[in-house]
Parts: sequence; C-alpha cells; structure tokens
Amino acid sequence: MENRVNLKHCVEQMVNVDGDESDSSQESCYSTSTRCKQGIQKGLSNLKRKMAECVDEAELQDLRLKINSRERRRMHDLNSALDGLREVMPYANGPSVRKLSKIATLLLAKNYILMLNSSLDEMKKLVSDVYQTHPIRTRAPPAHLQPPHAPQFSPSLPSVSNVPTVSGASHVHCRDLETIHTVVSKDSSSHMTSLVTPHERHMFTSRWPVPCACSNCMIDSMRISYPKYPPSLPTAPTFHK
DNA sequence: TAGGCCATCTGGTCCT
DNA sequence: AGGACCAGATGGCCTA
Repeated sequence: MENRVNLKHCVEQMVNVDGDESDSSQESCYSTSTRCKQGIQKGLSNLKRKMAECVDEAELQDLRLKINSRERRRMHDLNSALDGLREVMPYANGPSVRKLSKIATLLLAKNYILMLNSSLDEMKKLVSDVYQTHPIRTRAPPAHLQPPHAPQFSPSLPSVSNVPTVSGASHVHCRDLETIHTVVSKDSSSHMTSLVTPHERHMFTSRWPVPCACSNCMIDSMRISYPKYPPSLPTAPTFHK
C-alpha cells in the first residue's frame, strides 16, 4: 500500500498539475498510471473537483471512506451473486468442498448452459421422433394442455442430482472418479450402469459435442476462451476452503 | 518460495 | 452532483 499516502497531498498535486502543465510533481503520484495522466490532461474530473473542495482533512477522509465503503459493498454483492451461481452449478456443494474460483464458476456456468440447451434440443427431437414413429397411437396433447416449458426429464442430462459430490478433492476430474454411479433411467438402465463416470456417461449419451461440466473439461474450454489468461493455467482448477 | 486467488483502495469515466 | 462501474496497484493468504 505504498501509494496510499497522504490523500490530501495527492489531491493538491492534482490541482497543481491542472493549473500548470509544466509542473513535474505529477510524476510522484501518478507515474504508474497512464490512465491517470490522461485524465489529468483532460482537466479536473468530478472526483478531483469534489476532493479539492474538501479543504478539511477529516472531510476528505470521510469522503474517501464513503467511496471505499460503496465499492466494498458493490464487490460483496457481486460475490453474493457468484455464490448463488455456485449453488445451482452441477458441482460439489458440500461444506468440505472447496469453492470454485470466480473464473471457474463463470466458465462452468457457461458450459452448463450450453449443455442444458443441447439437452433441450435433443429432447425436442426425441419427442418429435416418437410422434412421427407412432402417429396414431401416441397423439400429442392439445396445445392448451402442453406445458409452457420443456419437459424436466432428460435421460442424458447430468443434472445437479446426477453429478456426484466429491468431498475433500482439490483436483477433480470426472474421469478420475472411482465411484460407480447408477443412472436412474428406466429406458436405458441396462447399459448406463456400466458407464462408471459422469464424463463417460456424458460422452456416451450426448448426440452432439456438448461440453462436459466436469472441472477438467471446463479448463479445456478456458484455454480456448482465454488464450492469454491466466498466463500459466493449471491443469485443474484450484479450490478454496 | 513462487504462483494463484482474493479483498481492498484508488482515481477515472459514464450514467441518471 | 452522486453513484455505479471499471481497471490498476498492492498486500495477504494458501497451496504445490
């Protein structure tokens, strides 16, 4: 926090710089920020004007605290929203499981939405096929009786309840899971039980290249979406307590 | 110990 | 004018 020194002094310097462009004292405060320099060249910003008006040190301090508090609250709200997102993700939610990082949460959410959309399309196609195969015996319900939303059941969808909870694992990949999961599907239970991991189930049952929601597949997508970030991407996401 | 992730502070910019 | 949003900087904590 070396640069957080003497607010009053900095503001005074800013004002001086605006009054006299040849003043080199701006370098002491803003040598690290080109954006600040650009702002100085444009003239007094609202904030600078406001802070310059605060002749009293205590008044200036109060203003700073107020702004800091607002920003803190804004970031807390953002984090709360991210927590809410984590809760509905098809991933371990147990108390002993480390939290997904922010970037991992967002990318997993994106993949999950893609997966849900594809599952929905697949379901629509299956329903359409059924009605075409048995046009007489199976008749579509009247339009006014049809539900407004897509059916909730999807045999190929690794829903929140389907995806296993792995406690205490810092690096989780669907291929690494040793637990045998019994897929609750009346139509395909015979062969589905032999697929031991969610990843295998996913790859077996997905008709299209739907992204798998497991952490490692998600990281693969991170590499595609963010070729430059992070500079040295781990092979699996890290988790926090 | 290096690197990743995070919270916080800070000033600029934009919007209402 | 005030607040929201954004990005840069910094330091702390944790893990491999």
